[in-house]
Amino acid sequence: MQTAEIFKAIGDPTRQQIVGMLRHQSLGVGEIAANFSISRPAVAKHLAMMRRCGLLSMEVQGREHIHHLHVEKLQQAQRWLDEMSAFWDEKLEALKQALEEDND
Amino acid sequence: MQTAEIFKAIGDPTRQQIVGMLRHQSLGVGEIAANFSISRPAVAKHLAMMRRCGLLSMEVQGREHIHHLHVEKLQQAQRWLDEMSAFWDEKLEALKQALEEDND
DNA sequence: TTTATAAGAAACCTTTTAGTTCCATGTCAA
DNA sequence: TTGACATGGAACTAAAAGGTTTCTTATAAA
Repeated sequence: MQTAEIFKAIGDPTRQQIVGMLRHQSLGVGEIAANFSISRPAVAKHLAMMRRCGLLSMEVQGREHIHHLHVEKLQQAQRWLDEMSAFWDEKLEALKQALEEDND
Repeated sequence: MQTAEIFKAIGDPTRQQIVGMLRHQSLGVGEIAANFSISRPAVAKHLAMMRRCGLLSMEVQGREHIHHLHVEKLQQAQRWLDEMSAFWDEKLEALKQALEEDND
């Protein structure tokens, strides 16, 4: 599965916060790091791993390295979750149907 | 965020497979471990951590320890992803609207 | 009541992760 | 062209993760 690395990427509170920050605006490394108590290099490492799995991409703009969130990757993760719970949705749907028919 | 541990749990290929296996039937530790090349205690450790975050629950049935998947937890994870991509869905919707109006 | 099965638990090892500090490099601005 | 800023990179450390093997315990079945 390819989704494992994406889940791993968002399976850490710091990185979850980074996703939250980049969801509206793209930001430079320093701007992102400013929101955390850990050092800038530590944040840079998180960004690097998030780039490696395609969740983020980087654009060099002068001396700033702007990071963009790739929502498609989040949607890819969502599809995996959909598959895994699909069976249960069917079950629940069937249950609902059965109950409705009972009421007839 | 509470979802981080859930994402972490499904952020590993072995554990993803376990979720896939338990989605239809609940199984004992040995039955689960039989599908992997790693040792049974290794699988048991994965199960333990998946239980810790509420993704799995255990039911002792004689000498077997049956594991059940908790789909609610997957749905909780889905809601986080929904939130994080909601902004973009709005953007895309707006774009779609704009394009449609262009065609008028 | 002995034997086989299902599993937990402990002890241990190796690799990865998450963090640090310090230094080098490229770019903007005075 | 000198200084300040924004980063990357290397070297190091501590803790967590993911495995292993061996031993113990509870249950089922012969």
